[in-house]
Amino acid sequence: MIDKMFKNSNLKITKQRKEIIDIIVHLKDNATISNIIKKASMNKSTVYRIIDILVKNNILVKQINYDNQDYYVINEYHKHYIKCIKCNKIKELDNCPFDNIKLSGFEITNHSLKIEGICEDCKES
Amino acid sequence: MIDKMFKNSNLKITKQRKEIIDIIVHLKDNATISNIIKKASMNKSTVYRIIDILVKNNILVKQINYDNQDYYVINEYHKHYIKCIKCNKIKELDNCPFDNIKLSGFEITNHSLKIEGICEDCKES
DNA sequence: ATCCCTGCAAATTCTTTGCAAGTTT
DNA sequence: AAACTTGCAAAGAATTTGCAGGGAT
Repeated sequence: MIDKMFKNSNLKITKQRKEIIDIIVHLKDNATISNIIKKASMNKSTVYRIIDILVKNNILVKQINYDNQDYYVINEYHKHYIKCIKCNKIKELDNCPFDNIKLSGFEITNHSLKIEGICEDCKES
Repeated sequence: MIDKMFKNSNLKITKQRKEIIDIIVHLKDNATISNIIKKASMNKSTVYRIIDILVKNNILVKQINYDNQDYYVINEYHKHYIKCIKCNKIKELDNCPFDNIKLSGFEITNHSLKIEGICEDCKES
């Protein structure tokens, strides 16, 4: 899995890089930098450096969460959510709005997205 | 304009808050926190506090730029861009992909978005 | 008059850096 | 062996806090 992710970059596969990917996968939607640092068994500066490199190589995507914190997800396996600003309910979208879509002639390779709105229940009341 | 933005919140209209809005409008797509602080004629901590409050009240939206820095835009007047990962060209989208759209029954009120892809010219080569 | 906001200064937390030693290819 | 990575420690930035005074409604 890591081999596949890394094959288009010329990044070396190290114990620390594997660990970071693993941590992010397991943290799911809670992979903020500080949560990652808490779990990682390596030096803090190494964490920063690895995240930096993985983002630059499009292996990770930096997103903004509803609490306005930044968090990281694996580009290939990301999901999206929508949150109701009235009742705060969060719903997972069935499919990514940018899958297999073209915008202005561009074929989309990666994106970061945060959406809020008013859900059906709250609209009625 | 500010009166209108503030009317659904119970925020007071102060000289400093007006200034921050004004700075962000003029910085256009360059309103990172440090650029805002550079221009602002008030205390740094006040800048942080104001931005915080404006984001919580949906007057500002925090977005992620292509350099992976966070920047702030006025929710009501935002635009979107798409960047080609091959030639780095950046194109402005004619319309916001979430204008007048429903997702899973939600009426969208605000969102943050970063998109990258491969442009037509680069696809051919 | 009341409640909310801001300035200031200090503390705290977060992030970056240089270099030597260790790893991966 | 060469090129790239990491740990460590220290420096440098960014962000938060408490409180007293000032401003908006």
